[in-house]
Amino acid sequence: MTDASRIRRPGPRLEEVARAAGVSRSTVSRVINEEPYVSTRSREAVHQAILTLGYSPNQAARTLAGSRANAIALVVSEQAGRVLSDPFFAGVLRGVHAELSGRRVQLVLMMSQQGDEQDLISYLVGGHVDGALVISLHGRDPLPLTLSEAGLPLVVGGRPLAGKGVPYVDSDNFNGALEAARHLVSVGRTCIATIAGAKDMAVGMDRLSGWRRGMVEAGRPADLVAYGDFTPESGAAAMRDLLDRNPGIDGVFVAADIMALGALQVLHAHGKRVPDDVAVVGFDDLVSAATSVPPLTTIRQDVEQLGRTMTWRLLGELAGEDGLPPSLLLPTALIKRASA
Amino acid sequence: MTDASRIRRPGPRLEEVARAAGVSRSTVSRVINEEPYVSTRSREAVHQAILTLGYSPNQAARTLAGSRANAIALVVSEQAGRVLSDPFFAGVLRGVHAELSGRRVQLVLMMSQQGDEQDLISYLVGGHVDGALVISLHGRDPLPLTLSEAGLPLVVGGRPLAGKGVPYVDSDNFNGALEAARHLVSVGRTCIATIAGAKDMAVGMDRLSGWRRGMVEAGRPADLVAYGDFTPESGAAAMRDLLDRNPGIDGVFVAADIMALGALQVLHAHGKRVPDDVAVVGFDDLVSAATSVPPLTTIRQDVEQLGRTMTWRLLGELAGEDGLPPSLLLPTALIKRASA
DNA sequence: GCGGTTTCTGGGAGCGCTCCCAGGTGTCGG
DNA sequence: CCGACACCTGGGAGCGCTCCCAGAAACCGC
Repeated sequence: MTDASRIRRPGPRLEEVARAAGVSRSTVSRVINEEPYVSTRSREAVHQAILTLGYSPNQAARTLAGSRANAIALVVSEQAGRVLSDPFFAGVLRGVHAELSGRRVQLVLMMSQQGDEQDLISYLVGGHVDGALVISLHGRDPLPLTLSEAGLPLVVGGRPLAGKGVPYVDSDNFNGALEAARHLVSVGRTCIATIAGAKDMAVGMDRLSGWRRGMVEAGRPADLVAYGDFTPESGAAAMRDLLDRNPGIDGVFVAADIMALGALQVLHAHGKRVPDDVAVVGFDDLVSAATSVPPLTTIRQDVEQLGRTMTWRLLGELAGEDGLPPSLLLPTALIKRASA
Repeated sequence: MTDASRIRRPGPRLEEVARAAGVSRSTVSRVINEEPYVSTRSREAVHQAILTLGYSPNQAARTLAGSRANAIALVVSEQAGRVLSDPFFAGVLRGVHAELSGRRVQLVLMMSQQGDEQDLISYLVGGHVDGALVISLHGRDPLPLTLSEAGLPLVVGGRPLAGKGVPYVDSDNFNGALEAARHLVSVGRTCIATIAGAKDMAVGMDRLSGWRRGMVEAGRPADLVAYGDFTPESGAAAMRDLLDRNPGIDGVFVAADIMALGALQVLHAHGKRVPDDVAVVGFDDLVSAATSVPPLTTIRQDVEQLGRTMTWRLLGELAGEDGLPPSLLLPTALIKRASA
C-alpha cells in the first residue's frame, strides 16, 4: 500500500461545512454528534451544508481526537477455514450485525492464526476498536485474558476455560443437556449413554455435566461416556465404541447434532432402529437435524441470540452502563422430533 | 459510546519509544514502516525499545497522518440474514482472509440494508478504508458505480450489471454453462432444457447464454427455458413447468445446484429416473451436490479463489501496480457424478 | 432590574502519528 | 583535498477532528 492509496480523497472538511453554514467548527461537530445546546437554526443550516457539500466525516480524525473508534472487532480465534462454513459462526455474525444495525458502529472481522497473535493483539489494543467480541475458543486460550488485562473491553462467546472474570455469554449448555437427559428418562429409557464433546472445550464439559446430573438425579449410572470432537466421523466412532461396551444401550444423548448424524448412521448399520431400539437426542438444532433420518430430537440453542446478546453486553459496557450482568446464559429448548 | 470508551488506553507513544531507544521520532517511524536508510544499530535499538515497552502504534493516528487506512471493506449488498448462511459468502470470506493474511491489512465487514446506504457510502468514502470488495449484487445495483465515482478503489465479485468499467472478478459462468450443455449433448441427450437463474442477475444471464450457445452449436433448439430464483422451491416449480411443456425432456441444465435439488425431487415425483430418463447437470458444486440422490453432476466454481482473486486485484491496485487486468474470469470445471 | 442559571457559540489546544526538509556524517573518485 | 553522492538523522508542520474553556445571549424569579 504505497502509491495509489496515498491520494487524498477529496471531499469537503468540517471547516468548509462550518463556513458554508455560517457557524464554527464546534457547532458543526455538535450537530454531527447529536449533542444538545445547538439552536434549531444552526442545526438546520449545518444539515443543509452537509447535504449540499456531500460532507462525510473523517473517521480516523474522529478516532484520534475523540479516542473512540466507533468500531468493534469480532475475533475468531480458530482456523479460518473451519470456522467460516460453520453455521455457528454464521449465526453469531448475523446476530452481531442485527444488534449493530442502526448504531454507528462498524464491525471489524479478525481471525487469529498461528503466529500472528501478536499482530492481532497489537491491533486490538492499538485503539482501532473500542472493544471486542471473541468467539470459538479452543481449550485454555489465553487470548481473552490477555486482551482483558490490556484494558480492552470484551465479551467472550462461550464460556472461556481460562480467564475468570472475563464477561461471557453462552448457551445454557448444562441445563440443556440436563433437559435432554430427563427427556430420555421420561420416554422410558433405562440404559442411557452420552457422546460428549472435546474435553478441552467448555461446551463439551458443560453438556457432559448436565447429562451426568440428569443421570444421577434419576438414580442411573453415569459412566457410559464416549468422546468426540464435533465431527460426524468422531460421532460415528464414539457410537461404535459405546455399542461395543454395552450393546443394550437404548438411549443416547449426543452433545452436538453434527456428531449425532454420524451416530445415526452407525446405529442404522448395526440394525438398531431409532427411536424404537435406541432413542437419540442431539444438541444445537442444526438445519440438517430436521431433515435427518429420522428427524432428530434435539436441544435448540439460539446462536443468533448469542451474537445479539454479546454485542448488547459489549455496547452496554462501552456506553458506561452499570448494573450489567458479568456473564449471561441463554436458555435452550427441547425440540421433539422423531428420534426420541 | 460515551463514558467508558473515552478512557484513553495507556501504553507508550512513539515519542517514548524514541526516547528509550535514544533516537528521534522519525527514526522510530522509519523502523516501524520498514523504510530504508536506518542504521542497523538504530533499528535494533528501536526494536528492543518497542519490545520492552510493549508499544503498539495508534492506527487512527497513522491513518490520519498517512492518509492510508490499512484496511479494506467487504461490502455485502444484500439482506444480511440471507447472505451469511450462504456457502458462497463463506467461501469468498475464506478466500479474502487467506489472501490478506500476512499483510497488515484489516478487513471491515459491512452489510448494506435498506435505508442505511448513505451511511455506508459515507463511511467507505470517509477514508476509513483504502478500498472495497463488493459482493452479492442484485440487479442493477448502483452501489459499485457510486463508490467508483467517489474515487474509492474497488473490485466487484460477480459481473455487475450496472457500472461498466468497474473492475470485477467472476467465475466463467458462460463457459461453465457451455461445458454443461456440451456434456448433456455428448451423453446423447436430444431434448435438453434449462432452468435459468433470475433474469436480473448477471450470473443467471451468463449461464443461460452459455447453455444457449451450446444448444445452437449442436444444432438444437434453445427454447426450453424456465426461470427460478436460486431456491430449491423455484427449481422444483421450474422443473414442473418444463415437464408440462415437454414431457419428453431427457436432459436439463440447472443454473444452480440449490435449484437442482428441488428439480431432482420433482423428477422423482414424476417417476423419472435420473440419469436414465433425464440427465441433470447443476452449477456451483455445493457440498450437498455430492450427497444428493443421485449425486449431482455439476460445474464447479471455486468461490474461495474468487475471494482471493478479488483481494489480490484490489491490493494490487492499492499498491499502484500497473498492468492489472481490468476484470477477470475464473475457470470452472465439470464434475462428473451420477446425475448425467 | 439584577444576580443566577440555562442555552448557545467560537477559538485554542491537542490526539499520535507521517511526511518533508534541512542538515549531518561517511565514502568515493578525481 | 575537495566536491559529489550516497547514507542516515532530527525537528517542524500538519492530517481533520473533538474537547475544553471562556464568554455571549436568553431566560428565570424576586
